[in-house]
Amino acid sequence: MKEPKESTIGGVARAAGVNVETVRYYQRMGLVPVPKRAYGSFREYPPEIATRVRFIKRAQQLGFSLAEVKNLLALEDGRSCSKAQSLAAKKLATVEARIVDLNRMRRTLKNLIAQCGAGGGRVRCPIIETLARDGT
Amino acid sequence: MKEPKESTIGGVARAAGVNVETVRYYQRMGLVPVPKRAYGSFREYPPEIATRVRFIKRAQQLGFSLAEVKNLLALEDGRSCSKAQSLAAKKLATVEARIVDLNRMRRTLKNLIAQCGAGGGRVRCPIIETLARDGT
DNA sequence: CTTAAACCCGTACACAGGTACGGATTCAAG
DNA sequence: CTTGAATCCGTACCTGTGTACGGGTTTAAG
Repeated sequence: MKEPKESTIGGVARAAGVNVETVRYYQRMGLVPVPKRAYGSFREYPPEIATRVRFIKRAQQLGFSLAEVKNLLALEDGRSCSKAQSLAAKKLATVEARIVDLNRMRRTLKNLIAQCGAGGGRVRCPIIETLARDGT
Repeated sequence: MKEPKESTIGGVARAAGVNVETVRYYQRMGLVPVPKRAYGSFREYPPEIATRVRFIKRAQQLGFSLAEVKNLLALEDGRSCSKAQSLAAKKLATVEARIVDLNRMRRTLKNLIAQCGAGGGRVRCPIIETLARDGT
């Protein structure tokens, strides 16, 4: 058996593309639930857990810390909807700010690449000036 | 004197909104140059250094590690332009991928917020399913 | 039934990115 | 000239995010 079992922690790790230890770490951090284990046997992981781990990695790549991800996950059950809403609104603002920044960086990089191609020689890269403008 | 001096490390830190120790850390990491000190006196920091520190923080917020920032900074002097060009192209690709991801998250958050407002009560937040789709 | 591979669990180690500390020097306000 | 704040420098410590290890248990292939 090459893929031992889907419903084990190893299956979750494989499905989510992370280390088993990482899943266990997320459990310790309270980011993913720890299924009960039937007497003297392995824990059974339902597929949502792999989904959740994938979500965590994805959110991380977008620049969210695990603490923030935890908040994001708290939106999952729509209890206290107004709280969830304001949390989501705050996230939305930071996401949009990041998009703006990344678009600026994107433009800058494109310019740089174009100059490199055109200038034929040494280029004075404008990336720092461009990005350091209006400093947050 | 409330703002002791612009050209000191403290001035740089204030101007860039970071801790003095952070500036010194960046110096150790080779991200920021260390000005020579005139005999038995403080180092004099030209304004570009604050600019550079701001750039570093900005790039970090966009999800770049200090190691990546170092590469980005290496683009500054246009020496070895073709190398800089390919480096910039690689950065451009990751930046664009991040923009795509963030836009997806943005849409998701907007939907969530709208549902919160409309649903009147409990909402089953779709954020996890949406983001965990096509798993990278 | 044997045996390698997974799991379980606790604890230790690792690396990035800072932050804090302490003693010596230097600056600048009074 | 005194004195408090800032700089300088080395070193130690802290947090976040994992990874590795080791000894015991469970599973499943042969």
